[in-house]
Amino acid sequence: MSDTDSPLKHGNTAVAIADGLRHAILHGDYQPGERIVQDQLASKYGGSRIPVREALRQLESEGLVRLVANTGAWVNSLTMAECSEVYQTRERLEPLLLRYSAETLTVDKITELDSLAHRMESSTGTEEFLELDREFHLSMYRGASTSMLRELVIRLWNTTQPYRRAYTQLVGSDHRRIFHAEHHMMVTALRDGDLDLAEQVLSMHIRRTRLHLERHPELFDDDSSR
Amino acid sequence: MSDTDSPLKHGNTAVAIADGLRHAILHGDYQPGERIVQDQLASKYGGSRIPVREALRQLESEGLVRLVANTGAWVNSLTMAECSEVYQTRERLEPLLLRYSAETLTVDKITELDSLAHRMESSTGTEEFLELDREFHLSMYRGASTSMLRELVIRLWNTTQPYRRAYTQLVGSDHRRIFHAEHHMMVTALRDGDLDLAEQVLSMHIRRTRLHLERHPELFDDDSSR
DNA sequence: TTACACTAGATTGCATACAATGTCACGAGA
DNA sequence: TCTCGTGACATTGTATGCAATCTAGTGTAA
Repeated sequence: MSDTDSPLKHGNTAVAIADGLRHAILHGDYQPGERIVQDQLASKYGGSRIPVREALRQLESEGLVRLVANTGAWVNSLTMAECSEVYQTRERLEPLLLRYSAETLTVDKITELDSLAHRMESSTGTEEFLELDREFHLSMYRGASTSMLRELVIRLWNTTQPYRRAYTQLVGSDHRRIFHAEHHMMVTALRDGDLDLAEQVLSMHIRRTRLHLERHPELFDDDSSR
Repeated sequence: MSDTDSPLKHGNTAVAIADGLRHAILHGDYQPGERIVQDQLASKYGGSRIPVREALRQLESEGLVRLVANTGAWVNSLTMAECSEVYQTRERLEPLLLRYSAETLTVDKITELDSLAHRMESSTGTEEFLELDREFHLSMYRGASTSMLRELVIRLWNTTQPYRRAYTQLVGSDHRRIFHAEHHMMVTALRDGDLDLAEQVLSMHIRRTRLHLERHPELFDDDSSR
């Protein structure tokens, strides 16, 4: 959306469409299960359907879009079991990624994390909360010299984003309090240089969120609808 | 695999090309770093470049191909650090996947695993060894009712396949002996229903292989070549 | 009413053609 | 010799047009 609408050099249309559509899906402009029509996307981006189709293939591989031959494309939706699976995967991977990035976390960066955690506590709207939560986690990982793991974790965040949004809107203040406490515990552990503790808290944090999500099957697709 | 060479109905060209190219890369028909020309692939599959481009986008997302706009496509190659990263990721994910699939591992399936482990011990050629090793692991996971995790693990196997091939050709018999012993330990743990032990052995097994790979930097791309 | 065939319209899949870009060899000038 | 254009060629990027397929609606018969 808010693209700078750059000159868009020859050879970047498919990437631009993929980026734009990904952003739109994550922002909630499309709902899970919503149909995506190639022609509409093409005219939206002022191109033909060729780069649109390439972008859709890419987003399919990322798990954001579901393609059916000769039939169409839909924003992917998850069952509760699938969402739970993503969270269990995150439980195992994010601590590893944190380990990769920890050595690059300077005092300044940890202070920024602390500031994010505090801003999140005083945040009001759902979108602001989601944005700050994502930024808190991803900025922890930003220094990691990994080539694939960070991108992989971001994909896991992306595919579950709509459910995090729906869940955030109905979560009570008790859970929120623990949620914030865990963030502060991670900051403290990182400040103390206690990486093992930071890993454990991070894993618990994701696990607890998963267990709460699993109490809300109404947020998810029914298994039978496939 | 074993394509039935079906009539290739309208709407499946891109998928067929992606499958074929993936298989060719994994089989070693292309080397890491080798150039992929769209026109050549198109005529090989009897189509135009349009579905070829879609297939390349997909394989790029899978980490098998590297695309540069206006310039071309190459079979992706890994540095040692990147390969090591994939193995560390597998160390964390495969035990989880095994946990998912363990409850579907019947006595019959465990016997098949045992048979695979024995056939691997008496295997001679590199390709046979690679094939059996892959089949041993993936058949452990086959019963998992996961929607994403198994595909993810397969991607991790795929991106590192050429390096496993190169490594296999120069590994000594000592390491091979431990390698087989670990496989047998996993079979035994599964037979005993000791899932915790099976997870631990699996994690160690991957870890040990990683540490051995890291002793052979000559197998990998130089960092500077990017 | 229900099940089924059939048609019209919408949408996707892909081959062709041309435009944009990159590559590489060659030659001129320093 | 080295550096920097310069042009021809190879290759990639995408708009267009048409074929294949699916969907929804209608009508017919059981």
